[in-house]
Amino acid sequence: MPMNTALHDTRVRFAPSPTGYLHVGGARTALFSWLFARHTGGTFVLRIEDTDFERSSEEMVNGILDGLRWLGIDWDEGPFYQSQRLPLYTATVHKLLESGHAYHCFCTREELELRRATAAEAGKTPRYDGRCRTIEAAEATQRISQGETAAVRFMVPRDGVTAFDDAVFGRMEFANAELEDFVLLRSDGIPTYHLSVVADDLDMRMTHIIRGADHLSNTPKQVLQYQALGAPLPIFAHVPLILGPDKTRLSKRHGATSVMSYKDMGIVPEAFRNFLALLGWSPGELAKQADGPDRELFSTDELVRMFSLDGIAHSNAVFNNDKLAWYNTEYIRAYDPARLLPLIEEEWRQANYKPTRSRDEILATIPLLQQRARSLKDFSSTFLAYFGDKFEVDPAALQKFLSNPAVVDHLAELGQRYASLEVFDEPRTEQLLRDFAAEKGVKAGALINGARVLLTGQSVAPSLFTVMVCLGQQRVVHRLQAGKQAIAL
RNA sequence: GGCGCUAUCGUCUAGGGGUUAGGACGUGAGAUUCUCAAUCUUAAAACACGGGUUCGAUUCCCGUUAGCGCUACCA
Repeated sequence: MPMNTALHDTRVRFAPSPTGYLHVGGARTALFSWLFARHTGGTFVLRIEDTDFERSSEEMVNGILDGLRWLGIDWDEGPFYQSQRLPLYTATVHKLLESGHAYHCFCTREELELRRATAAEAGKTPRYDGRCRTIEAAEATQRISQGETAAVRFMVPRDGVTAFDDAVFGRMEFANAELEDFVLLRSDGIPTYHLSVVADDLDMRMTHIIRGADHLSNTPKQVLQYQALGAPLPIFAHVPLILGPDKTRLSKRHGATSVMSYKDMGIVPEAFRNFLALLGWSPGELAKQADGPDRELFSTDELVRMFSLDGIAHSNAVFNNDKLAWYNTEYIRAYDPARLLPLIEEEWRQANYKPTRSRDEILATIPLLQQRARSLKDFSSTFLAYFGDKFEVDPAALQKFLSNPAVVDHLAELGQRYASLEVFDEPRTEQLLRDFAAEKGVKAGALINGARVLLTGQSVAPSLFTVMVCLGQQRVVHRLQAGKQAIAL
């Protein structure tokens, strides 16, 4: 029976294992959990599941925390570390031992492995046979006191079914006969996941367990423990997995899977969050607009307001980089320049670049560039000509628009004319160029395209005369005139 | 192998016993001409298959197929 909690009393957690960085699947689980907690006005807890000492590390924990912070996911309690809560798990095991729901198992890893292999060869399902069940508690205690090591296993009923209601998949039933007597406590006294997750979720009074669907088949093992402990069940909500383009589970093979690598690619956090939120979840009718297309762009507040467990999809979703890129352009373009600037500055720090223009000039320049930026990376690469005088010229652009020496000469001369222009604004710079083109008998477009390359280093840019005004008279004159030597080199 | 989950355009999805099956990304075509990676217009593109139930199934049920997950003293 699910707990009967008022919605505002919800307690949910994100419980990553620090055996790797924060990957996109984990990030989405965290997002959904966080969205649910915020939507219900409940509590969001962060718990680090570091009971696999071999593979866990402090560094990974920090990476995960950084990833969450970058995404704007904050937590109300924690981070708690399972490695520091060992007494809770042994206490839980003792309860289970005492109530006869668990027993000591003296089988060694080698023995188990051998039996598994034999069973597999015989075409049988490899499953622990429960042979240590019959060892009396007194005998077990004695053997342990004599120095034998033992693991503790849960005693799964031989028959019957274990059932629970999943908030996304509905009623789930598993035959107990399919389950083996799984290990709760390893022979070194360290709990397995199955034990620590139940002990902690109980101790931390979790009301909803939102996690990846890869845990669906494990859930009956946990339900059995809740029942053995006489505890009410939390509500489980399993979230389908994220797949790569080849429809296999997303992994390193598919390229970037770490959340922070998306930051490094110049993705802005809001874009990533919006994208992730709509991967495997849909606001359904809430996205409908009376006229026009369904909405796809949502602020965090809107996401929080609309989020619900029953909008979660039942099937796996393929991670779509193109759509992410689209979100990124939409968000970059919608930013207030003052809010975008710190992100750009961070990008410059990473690239070890220092702009030479003033903050005000830069702020005035950003709106021109936002429309065309695909990532924050553009601001530290193709857009550099707008922020200082050190920039590279795209060879393809050079080839396309400046391969004719006459054009280069004209542009140098045009630079001189601009030097003596009294009022350097858009209409006047354009008028001057068009008059000049007519005078020389060349097409204005040829000069415009050439000038664009000289001024910005690119063949693609905002309207040329807007760029000129943005750059300022001095720079325009200088770059147009410098073209001749630069190209000759 | 066993158990479980899933199946709507290439991808993310809406929908739901009677619909021209809606939107988004991407793709194609056109427009604009000062470039396009911007903008506008426009096109193509889906209910996996087979049985039921029903007057009628893409929708409900069963099966098949396919994909994914679990099947550790990992989490």
